[in-house]
Amino acid sequence: MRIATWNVNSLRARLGRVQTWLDEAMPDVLCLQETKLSQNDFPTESFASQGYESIHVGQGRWNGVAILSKVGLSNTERGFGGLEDPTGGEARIVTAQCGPLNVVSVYVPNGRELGHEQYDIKLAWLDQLRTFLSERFTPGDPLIVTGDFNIAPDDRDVWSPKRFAGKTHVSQPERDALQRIKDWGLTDIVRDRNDEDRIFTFWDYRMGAFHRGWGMRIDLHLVTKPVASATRWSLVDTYPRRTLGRDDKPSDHTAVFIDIDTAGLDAD
DNA sequence: ATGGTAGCGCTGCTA
Repeated sequence: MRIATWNVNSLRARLGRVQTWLDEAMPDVLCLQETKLSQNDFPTESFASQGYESIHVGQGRWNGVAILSKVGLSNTERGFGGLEDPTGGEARIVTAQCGPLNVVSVYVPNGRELGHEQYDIKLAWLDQLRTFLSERFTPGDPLIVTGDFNIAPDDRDVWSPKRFAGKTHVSQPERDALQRIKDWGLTDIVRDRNDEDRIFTFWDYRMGAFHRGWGMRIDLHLVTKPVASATRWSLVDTYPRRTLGRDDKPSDHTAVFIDIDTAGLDAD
């Protein structure tokens, strides 16, 4: 079973590219972030024609997350449920059961700047994510929490730690909040299976950052132990970004996927 | 990196 995550930076702008990529990469589950679509504008039928059921939480202009699945879609939940949402209801988390796997697609708040009100909201949101996970799942469940975390877990995960000193995405409180989520029982599986530096998933559109290698690894697959044991292979798919020019309108993020052996997994 | 791009949508915000 292949599970992918991709911050597409507007599904309206990227729909054709996503559809093409689905046919090429053939994920069983795709988690999307930054659809930038309202709830009703999500192209449910067009994904259905490619064999995917879907669940979307959208608010229009910003944010928006979704889960697409070829292997069933049940127990869906939009947002934090009954828990207080530090963002006041932004479309940043959606949950579903896909075949033998529980899936959570997240788009963590950016934070803007250290000390900014949005930075505190980011930290609170991460703690609420941990609470949400602990209320619904156990570390023994087959669970993947995936998406754009807007945190580079380690200095290896930014192109220049020196230049990021004092910035968001690398600050200790953000990394600590991510670590608390991992300490509940999740592994950053792509890092676990790839020890090299610079396996980046995001490059700013500006200043030719992609071609200069100015990237970050902020799109993560966090998996419980049963899923980690079942993971056979992972890939940060830079192929579209390498082969597309500016006129082809690539996303500023790449897709990241893992293949797992589902024998022995049982979401219930 | 301190804003040179992109997206949304029509003015400036967000990333």
